[in-house]
Amino acid sequence: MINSECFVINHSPLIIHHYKMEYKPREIEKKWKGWWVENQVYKVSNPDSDRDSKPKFYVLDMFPYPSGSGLHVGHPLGYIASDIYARFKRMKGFNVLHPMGYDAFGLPAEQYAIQTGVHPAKSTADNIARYRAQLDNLGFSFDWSREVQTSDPKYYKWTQWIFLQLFNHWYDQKADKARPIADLVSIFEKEGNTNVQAAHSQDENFTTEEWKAMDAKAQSDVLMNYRLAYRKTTYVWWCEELGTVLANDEVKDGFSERGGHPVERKPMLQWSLRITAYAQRLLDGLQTVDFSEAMKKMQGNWIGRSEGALMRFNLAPDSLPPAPSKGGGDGTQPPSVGRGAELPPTEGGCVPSPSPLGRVGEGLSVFTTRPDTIFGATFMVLAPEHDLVKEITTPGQADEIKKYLAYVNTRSERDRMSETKEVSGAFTGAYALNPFNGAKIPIWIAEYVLKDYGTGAIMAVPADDERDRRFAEKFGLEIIEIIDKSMYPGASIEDKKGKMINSDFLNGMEVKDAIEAVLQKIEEMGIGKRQVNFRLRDAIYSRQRYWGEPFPIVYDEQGVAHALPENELPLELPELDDFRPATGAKAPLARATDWVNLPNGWKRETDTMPGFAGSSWYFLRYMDAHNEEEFASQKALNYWQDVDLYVGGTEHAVGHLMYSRFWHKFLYDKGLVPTSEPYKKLLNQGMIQGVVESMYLLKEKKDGYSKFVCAKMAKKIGITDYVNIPVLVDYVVNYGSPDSYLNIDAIKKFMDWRPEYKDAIFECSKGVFHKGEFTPKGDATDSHLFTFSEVGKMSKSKYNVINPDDVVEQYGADTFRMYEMFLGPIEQAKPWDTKGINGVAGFLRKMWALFFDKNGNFNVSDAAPTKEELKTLHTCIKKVQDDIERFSFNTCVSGFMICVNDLRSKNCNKRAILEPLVKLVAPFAPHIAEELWHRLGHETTVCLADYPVFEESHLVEDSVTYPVCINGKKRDSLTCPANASKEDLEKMALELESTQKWIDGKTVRKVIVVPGRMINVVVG
RNA sequence: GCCGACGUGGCGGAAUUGGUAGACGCGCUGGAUUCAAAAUCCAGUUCCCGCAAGGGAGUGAGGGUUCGAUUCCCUCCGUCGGUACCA
Repeated sequence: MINSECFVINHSPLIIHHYKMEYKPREIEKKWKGWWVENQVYKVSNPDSDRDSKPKFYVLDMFPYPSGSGLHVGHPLGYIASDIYARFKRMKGFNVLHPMGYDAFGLPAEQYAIQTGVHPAKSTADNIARYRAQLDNLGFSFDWSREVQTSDPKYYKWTQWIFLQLFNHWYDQKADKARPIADLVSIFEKEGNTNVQAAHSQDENFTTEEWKAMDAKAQSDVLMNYRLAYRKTTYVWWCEELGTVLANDEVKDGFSERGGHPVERKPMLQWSLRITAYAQRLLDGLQTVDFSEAMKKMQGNWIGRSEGALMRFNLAPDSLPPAPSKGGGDGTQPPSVGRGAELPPTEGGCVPSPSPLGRVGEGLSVFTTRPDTIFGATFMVLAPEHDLVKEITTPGQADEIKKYLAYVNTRSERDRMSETKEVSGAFTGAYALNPFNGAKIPIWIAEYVLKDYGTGAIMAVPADDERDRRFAEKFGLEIIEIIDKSMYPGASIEDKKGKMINSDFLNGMEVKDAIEAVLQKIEEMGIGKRQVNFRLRDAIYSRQRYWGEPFPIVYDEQGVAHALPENELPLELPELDDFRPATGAKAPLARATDWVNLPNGWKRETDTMPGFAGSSWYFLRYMDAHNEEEFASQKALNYWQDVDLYVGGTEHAVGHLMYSRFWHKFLYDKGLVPTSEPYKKLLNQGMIQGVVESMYLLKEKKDGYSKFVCAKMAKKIGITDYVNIPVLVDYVVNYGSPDSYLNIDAIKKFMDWRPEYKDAIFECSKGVFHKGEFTPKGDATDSHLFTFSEVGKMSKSKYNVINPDDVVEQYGADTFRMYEMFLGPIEQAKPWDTKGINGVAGFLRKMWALFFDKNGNFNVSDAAPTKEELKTLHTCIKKVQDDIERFSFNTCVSGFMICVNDLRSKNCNKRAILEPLVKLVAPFAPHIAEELWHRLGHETTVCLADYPVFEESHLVEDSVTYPVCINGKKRDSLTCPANASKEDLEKMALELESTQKWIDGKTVRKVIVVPGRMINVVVG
């Protein structure tokens, strides 16, 4: 290579010029990537003193999970955007933190280990190496010296540490913050728990004496009900296939989000995080952050706040079972103390399992958002699993209830979710009493009431609730109209509008007023209280897996959980060679008996933490990634504060984002972080989809051969007889278009790729291909087997994954980066398509060519720029910097194109113009910019050069061209001095020949002149 | 069902506060260069009528506000995303 260059330099001037002039991204990019690393261009320091002048800016990408299939072209979209933004801010004089790392614990590596025996640590390391190479290939400006990996014990030491902090805290609702558990113990010692307002799952009240009388185990059990990280038997989603429990947000429509395996509801003893304690603050915080409306809505819905009332209904005496011999409890719990008719001090929604309000003597409690409709409550409905069901069912109805419960038992979660139209239920025989008028209200049970929400029981108001109405109609229950909506035509049944009727003291009130009135009355009478309910559930935190953070928890002989002392952190994962689940829903760690069983007879927790553990705080670690004393120093935390720009996909809306906001607020309560929200601005990049091409394969073999039929023929015959077989998109001619097809050549490639179809028949309207021979129909010469193309996820299983490395190999990283930005608005989903990439590649070549003369020599002039050239440059500066600030990267690229086209037509090669242009381009195409920058004579990096300063004066024109419109439609234009008065403009516009033509025979009614914009003549 | 986003040429998309609709790029057409092709360069390219000058229509559909609407309001249709017996 070097020799041949010498040769051409000596002997062939023509090729010399070619060599010098040609833009060769491969060479340039390799050179500068190396140079940047050598010179540590992207390394960021934490300032040594407060005097350090640069303001900070933190640009963060969402943590990637390094999957085995590597990056595809969709992944870098957000990274490119954030990289451009980070580079831009650096040049604007900010100290920019722009780190990257890996969410390295996770299920796929473990499943791979089960299949292949390769240790997850090994496969994860391999995948990370591959990711790193792919990322490096794109020229990102990450400070890799701050890299973190969640599976690194130096990192998860602090994940464990934060978990212990959660374990050692409870949520004080009066102070509205987390407090040490020791504070709670001293409160219990002084006054028991009756006055404690906490987020908790403690059913029983106790006094000082009772607390002191408890043994260690009992006290520990009580404290568990208050801890922010707690262990409790609750109904959880169990996934048999994955051998683990999952959190709510990891389950969709009855299937696991990862892998799509069925899940079931099961009561199990699990660790959970009391995120519900923070429900209100998580909701309120949304108003202080710059997230998209859609994102805020999604999180808001997930939290699901509703205001209403908790109301207690007495049971009709005749529906009480005879002589309650059980003494007010079911025998497993102590009798309730000092409660009487009083309601427990629970803030609702924080109780993950059915609430304790299930004993007969206490009546029946319901949560309702419409207490005003009480006079229309003609029946009550309990969830089939409600504790009270077996106690109140009358002998006469016992059979029916039994039958219904049996039916409910046969129904999976999936059934219950899919069939929501069909109502079902059964009558218990018991009645509740309306506290206002003493009316007897029959109590039913039905599937549509969920045990998990509110109290697991509702008062049904068929007149004002769609579901209740359906139920009442089906079972012939009474419907009492209670709201006159006649003055609100178009109001739906559940709108909170109208005047109360048939409602005693509420009659004549507007709904809004009635709600307030009845709430006051309820509180006066002591039969209920205002209550806020949340849909948000506590987060299940245990996973029965190997590849995750071990819990720093040990159990004594009584099963009491003890935190490991801090100096024993990190608790490292033991080595294991069998990663399959142990028997009895036990995690694989249970096999490591030496590790589990401690010399003193205590045992370690064998579950591990979920994926969201490590990713809930990683952005803090980047601020001080190698600190061994703290998760990050206060100094670093106070300097970097929070993430200014967070870029990632919407798929993390309710998982990662909610959990990390929760952890952050907890750390904020502890005074460990300076801000109450971790992310100031969130930018969601849209998914880049792939084209999925498939063929129609006849379900039944024909004469013993598989048979593929052209998509158009298959549709005519009826596609139900066929299955879709995906085809590697590369083989398909015109893939992604309606005219996507396979010719003979493509069919051969397909057969090589899928040998099981080498004897298959391929039929289309042009002919039949079988065993290497094409039998044409008519005079056709080639096959035209239409394939079915659709837009879908880019994934291995669809054979449509495009590796960015391949695109970079062909066009270079700079072109790839700019092209991804040029595809369209960053937030929009779009299918990958290389149709336009040549345009972007051509642009970079044209820009490059500006710096060279006809003979191919680098040639930049020091002549003074013209007014026009300065205008071109400053138009570009303004456009690009404004558009970067509003994350409109696609229009930046077109701004560059306009600028370069313009300079080309002006034959401009002036340093005063080209040098600022190089700086403008640098965030987008850093390699070519660095090359040109150095050719311009600089020795330091363009990445840290000062951003060009926009000057308005260069855009000021002496004259302005106005569009002249007649009745709003442009008919002509008028160029006149920029300082022309409104009157002059009006006069000139009316004098135009074309205007005269249009107003001929009509009257000019009005002339509108918008200075600098347009002129409109209204005629009629 | 509910919530949210979106709907603009053959295609990706632009129009930032209500002010020239279609920037920029792809594709396509014609031309230059070439033995030829690729590459490159130049010109054209919303649709309809017209040789042209010119005219008409036009931002999913229909209506409204306005001198003027892709932009604001109402109704409807379609696509995508979220969510679902949440009391």
